[in-house]
Amino acid sequence: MADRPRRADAERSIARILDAAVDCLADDPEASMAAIARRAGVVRATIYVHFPTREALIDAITRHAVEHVSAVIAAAQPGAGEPVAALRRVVAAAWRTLGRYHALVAINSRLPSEELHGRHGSALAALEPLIVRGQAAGAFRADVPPSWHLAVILALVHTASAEARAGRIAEDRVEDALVGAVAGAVTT
Amino acid sequence: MADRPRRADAERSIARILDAAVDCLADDPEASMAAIARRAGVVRATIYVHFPTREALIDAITRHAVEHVSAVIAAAQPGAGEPVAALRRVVAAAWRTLGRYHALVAINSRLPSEELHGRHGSALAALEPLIVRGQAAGAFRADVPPSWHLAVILALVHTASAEARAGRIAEDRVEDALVGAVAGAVTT
DNA sequence: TTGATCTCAGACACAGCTGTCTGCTTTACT
DNA sequence: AGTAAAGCAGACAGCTGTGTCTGAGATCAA
Repeated sequence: MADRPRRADAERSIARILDAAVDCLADDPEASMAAIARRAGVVRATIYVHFPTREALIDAITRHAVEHVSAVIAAAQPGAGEPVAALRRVVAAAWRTLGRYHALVAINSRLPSEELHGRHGSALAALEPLIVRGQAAGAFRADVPPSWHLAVILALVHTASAEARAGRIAEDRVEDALVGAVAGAVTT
Repeated sequence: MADRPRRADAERSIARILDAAVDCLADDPEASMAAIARRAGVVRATIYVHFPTREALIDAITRHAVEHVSAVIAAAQPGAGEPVAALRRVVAAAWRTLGRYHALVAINSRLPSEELHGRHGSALAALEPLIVRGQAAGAFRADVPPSWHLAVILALVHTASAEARAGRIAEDRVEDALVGAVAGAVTT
């Protein structure tokens, strides 16, 4: 990442490009490099200076997003306290952050499949111990694999993001609705 | 649809094209007309004989799918019996059918937004009375709009489809997992 | 069997996107 | 103030996909 020293304006450009890419791809997973460049206020060639291919760019934002979300999850201490309470706390904490990266899943989910599931896995992996713990404690359904619960949680977060984005649910109700749905879907 | 009388082989071609389109787009929402033609065992030009544009084709399969699913939902009698039991019954009935059309949502969800939500709406509309009924009876959460519950149900069905497709959950466990998750997510 | 309908095979123009390259100007570091 | 790094503008080739068209052959229907 920090290979060689970059000039300040280069650093700035990269940041703007990454930001624009996340925003553009949230609207349309097929957004072109031209569209991304336009939103970043940069010329298309500039993107190619920093990212050799489109794939490399998507790679970079995916990596960045996963790190970000993983950190947020870890900060919410999934290992502390009673499982259901911990789950509610962690989901609530992750919700706003994850919403921003909503589209990345759509992009990546149509890749060689497992290769990318591994990446999001690294974010979900931060959550898995909590799921296992909850199943062992009898708080979460144990007749399904942990991956099922993780998929359900991810799907519900995305649903919350989409519904809020579409204005079909009040902003101040989303977190409650999401946390409640997750808790209900996962518990026995 | 049945504008003018078509020859039997034309009817056959159309059916094969629609089938192939659903299958192809399930694998990749961006599947090309060439890919669809190939799977249909038909030459690309033949598709254009029956469907003027790619959009018209997607339109046709979407319409077809929505009708199909709506019929299945209606056949499961969402109006009969206790809300939670009715929901379990309806979701179980719709699950296999809906799974096949999994990808159509992905395609359509990136359209002018509300225009398409209206289409799936027509399938979900068959479900809405049940949701409202359950909320009034105190069985379902009433602090969120019915559209929230509908979105959650749709998302969970898609999750089930994806997890089953990826082999992360046993085929004979999916229905149970889905129905349980839906019931838990929606009830108070 | 005959005529209308349909499919096939293959070409075509057109558009959009990707990735590369050029020369020129602006901006940051020391 | 001078040098190196970065951005801009605009062009380019190559590929892929869409939609159209043709002419020849196969298939259905009356």
